[in-house]
Amino acid sequence: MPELPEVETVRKGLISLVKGKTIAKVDVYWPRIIEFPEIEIFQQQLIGETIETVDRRGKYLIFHFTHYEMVSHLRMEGKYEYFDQPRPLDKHSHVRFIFTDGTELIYHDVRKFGRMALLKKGMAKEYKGLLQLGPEPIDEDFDLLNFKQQLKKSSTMIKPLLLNQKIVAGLGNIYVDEVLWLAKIHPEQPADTLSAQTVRRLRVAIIEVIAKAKEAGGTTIRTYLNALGEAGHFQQELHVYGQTGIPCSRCGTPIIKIKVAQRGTHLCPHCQKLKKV
DNA sequence: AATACTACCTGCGTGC
DNA sequence: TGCACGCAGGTAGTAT
Repeated sequence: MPELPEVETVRKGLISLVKGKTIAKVDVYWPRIIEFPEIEIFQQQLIGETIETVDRRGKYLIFHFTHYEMVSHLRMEGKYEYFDQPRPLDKHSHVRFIFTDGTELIYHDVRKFGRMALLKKGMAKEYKGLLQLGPEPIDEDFDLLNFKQQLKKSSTMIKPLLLNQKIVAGLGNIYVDEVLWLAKIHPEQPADTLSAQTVRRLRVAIIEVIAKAKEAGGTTIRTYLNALGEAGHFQQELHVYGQTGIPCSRCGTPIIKIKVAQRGTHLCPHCQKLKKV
């Protein structure tokens, strides 16, 4: 499900529901979800561990336990669900954390793309996926000069470049489309052809869209009872994503959908013109 | 080194 | 109804 705002909403849900709980047992039903260590070690090491807090970096969740840290990525459809008492598992429940008080946290993932990795305390920051992440899309971390330089170095289309997490962390298919609409940039515009002024506008758009979506609790596309982070309402503020055929809120031209780097891409053909350089 | 394509999975809607 | 196909909020591995 998640891009940065949704993962942040899940993080808050986890803090409010499972912070301070101690693990009694871990069940794993789809082994590939656990990247490392081996399943038995993963299960063994977590027994008796207490959840001290849950952090986020980009789209990754970082669970801080007493002696370990767990990096968790939800990829396309991963969800955490919390239950007060044991209940029958459905076919898409792949990992179950049972706490000493009888409550449980279930990792649910229809497409099984999500991953978890357990590392020793203090070692999560060495996890490969976290090492290659760009800055958080907030004013304090996201440096304009550096952003400009990175874009100048690449002739790749701006959309796939923003999706790769290395220049800035946390954007996915929904928010990239929204950001490019707000900044009036065509998704296929080569990064190194953006003017200094456009890059400045793009940076502000990224910060603004992510901040607003975080405030709204993310975008909810499918509703799932009990799933943490499914209460968002940013879908009411989308201008292009999923709005094919609907008039652009700025100019009235119908929003179109095209394919860019194999991803469905929404844009206003009037506001977002490809600029020849 | 940077870039593009594919694999990883399941379910749903569409068109024949 | 059945079936093939394309599509879905993402990333890692592989080939060029």
